[in-house]
Amino acid sequence: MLRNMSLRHAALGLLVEMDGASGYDLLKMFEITMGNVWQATQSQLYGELNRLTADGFIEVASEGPRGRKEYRVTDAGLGELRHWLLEVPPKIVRRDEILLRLFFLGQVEPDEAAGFVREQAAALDARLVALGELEGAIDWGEDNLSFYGRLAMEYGKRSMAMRREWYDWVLKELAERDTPEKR
Amino acid sequence: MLRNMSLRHAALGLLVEMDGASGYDLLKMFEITMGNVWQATQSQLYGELNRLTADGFIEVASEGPRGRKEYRVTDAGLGELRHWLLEVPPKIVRRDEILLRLFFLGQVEPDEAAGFVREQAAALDARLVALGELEGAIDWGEDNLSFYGRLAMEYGKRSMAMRREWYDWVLKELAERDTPEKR
DNA sequence: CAGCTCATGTAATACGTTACATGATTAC
DNA sequence: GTAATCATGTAACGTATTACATGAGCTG
Repeated sequence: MLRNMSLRHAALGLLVEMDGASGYDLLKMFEITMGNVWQATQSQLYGELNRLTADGFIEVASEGPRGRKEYRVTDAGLGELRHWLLEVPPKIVRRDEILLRLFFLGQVEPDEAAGFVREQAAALDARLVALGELEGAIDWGEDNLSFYGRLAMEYGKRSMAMRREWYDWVLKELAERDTPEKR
Repeated sequence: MLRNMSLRHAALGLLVEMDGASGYDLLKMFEITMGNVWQATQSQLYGELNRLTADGFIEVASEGPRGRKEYRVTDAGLGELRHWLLEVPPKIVRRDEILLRLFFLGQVEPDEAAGFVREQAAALDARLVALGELEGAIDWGEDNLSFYGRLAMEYGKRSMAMRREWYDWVLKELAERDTPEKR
């Protein structure tokens, strides 16, 4: 059976880039750097760290105050990360709740459908602002994570801009359908 | 506890648009119409149909050959669909395995990193072709599913085109980083 | 009558979310 | 000394994937 385990490798990769960290540190880093690319909950992460330890991909380098465990990636872990990066084909999962709803908008009144799209556009605008703030808040260095993080950030901006334009195009199409020229 | 249950509503919505169908029909329709928006496996779908029946949102209208069950959406089901469409805020889940890997490309050699991006670009080209074929294979009518399906298709095309351009931009950035002008 | 498609289902496992639980340390 | 933050963990449940199982009906 083929397991994918992206979360596992996300944790492994971040630990490498951070040069070791605790679960708590890792969780915060997750939210800041890749909240827009891969989400993880606290309970998921702590569980995965224990499994990674059991599998020998990371180890507890030292223990701090409040039961804090500072993890460090092992050589086996580095190998596993490299293997995953280059040899495991990424699995493309397409799931978009907004597009899913779009399919069924014929079930509501035309003005309700347009309202739905306008709401999503407004929500997107808010997220665009948040992304801009995030970009300003990060202090971009010369390290790998900053370099590649910036590339991912660019993707996010382009993606949102594209989607914003598409919403406007959809609204235009909806309007045209409700007011056909052939009257 | 808040449950989201998109698959449930995807099935419900498709059943409405199809004006009733069997699980088998539904599965095929799922693949054709929304394979790019929401994926569902056979076992998931059959299970959900039974749960929808138990909850009174759909009912077995008639039984055919080989144990075939023709489902039909009830009034309660229609109400549930409408409710979900307009009153349950869509949950945005961002998970992109390719972008995730991008974050860690600093762990491999520059040429391996560029190779990875080029591979993804090539895979995307193939999917773009497949999407074009799908578009040609569908016979677009005047019904709601065709209308909204066409809007979703347009999103898919724009999204892929955007991503394709971004890949090229990334490759340019990678090349620049490896050959900095300041020598 | 053999092979394909139609048709539905279950079991095992993996992955993800929410809620609960607990306690140490630090800052004021 | 009390409130906020640091820090880790478990339990219950929901959602998704893979594999297995079974058989009826149609097509040549």
